Amino acid sequence: MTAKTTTGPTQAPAVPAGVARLDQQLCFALYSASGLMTKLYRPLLEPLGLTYPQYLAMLVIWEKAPRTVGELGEALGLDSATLTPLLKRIEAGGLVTRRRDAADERRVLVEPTAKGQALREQAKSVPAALACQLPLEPGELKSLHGTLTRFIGELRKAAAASPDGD
Amino acid sequence: MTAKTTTGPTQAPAVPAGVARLDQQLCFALYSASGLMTKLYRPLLEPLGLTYPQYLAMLVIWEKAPRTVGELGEALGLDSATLTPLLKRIEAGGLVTRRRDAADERRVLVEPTAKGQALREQAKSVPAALACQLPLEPGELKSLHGTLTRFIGELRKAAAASPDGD
DNA sequence: TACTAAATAATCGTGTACAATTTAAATGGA
DNA sequence: TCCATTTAAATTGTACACGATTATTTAGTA
Repeated sequence: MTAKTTTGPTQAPAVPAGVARLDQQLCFALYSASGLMTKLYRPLLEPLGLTYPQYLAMLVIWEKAPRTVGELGEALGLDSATLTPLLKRIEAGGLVTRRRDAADERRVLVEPTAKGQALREQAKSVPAALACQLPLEPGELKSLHGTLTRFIGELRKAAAASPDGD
Repeated sequence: MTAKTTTGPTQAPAVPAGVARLDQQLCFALYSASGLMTKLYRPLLEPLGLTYPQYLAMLVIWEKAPRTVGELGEALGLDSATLTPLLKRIEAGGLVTRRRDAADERRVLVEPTAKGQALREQAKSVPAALACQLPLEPGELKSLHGTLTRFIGELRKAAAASPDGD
């Protein structure tokens, strides 16, 4: 059903050939898988008082702090319009502090509080708990992850190359 | 607290071992890849006046109509809280109609208008245009898609089995 | 020094997402 | 027939997500 010319004189079939079926689209597969994974995380993160994007932000902050908003955005692929309110929420929850960098007043430094550090201990059990629920073989997960990582690298290059459709 | 006792006499390494590094997480890879793909679609969909979720909804509607809100939600993995406003927006754009099913007044039937059908022709070029920008070999894409599809099927089962953490 | 350009967050407006609740309609008994 | 139960959408409240703009600060340069 691929090599059809569809330029014949007769009425073209009113067709699945033109618009790809939803379930055949890689993009939709990524979209669905991402949403389902977020749902799997939810019950694990709820006891910690974190949403999934907040958990990702905390992972980056735990890894190295203080970090600027820009650095967090780089690591997470998010911009300040998304991060600023998210960081304000976890600040309101007492997990991080935000302060202007005295050396460069344009920057805002984000750092975990004692409570934020303590949460790290609880959070350690999350990846293992989640892994138990993943339905693929470890080898397959590894392979999937590897392919995705390469894919993401290429997509980022592509996005950087034509951010504007130039 | 799976294998490591962490009660050893020496200071446990202050470590990447506990909290998985962000770039090693499959879940984050899915999250990033999904976001990047949406960005790739944006410039292709903008001329059509559609966002990416709206495009997905139109794909389902083009495939078979009329469809109820519930059927669309099933196909897309979204619930009425997300779909109702989305459908109202594309209705406001003149692409679909929404009406109560006379046979069962609880249901709402969604159907493309003539304008919505016409848009389908323009939309046909989108998948090919996008495919050109994808950075992996066709074989790899196929394999990635296959793995994801299986993964999604299993995740859905898992989500259905314990929607509640029972 | 004064003045432009670049960098950095924050803000604004629109559009998803989802849990929980509400409203309305259909269904299945007593 | 009447009523409890179930089903289907819509609504409410909170939280992302991003394009575009704005405000502030720093850096660069004549």
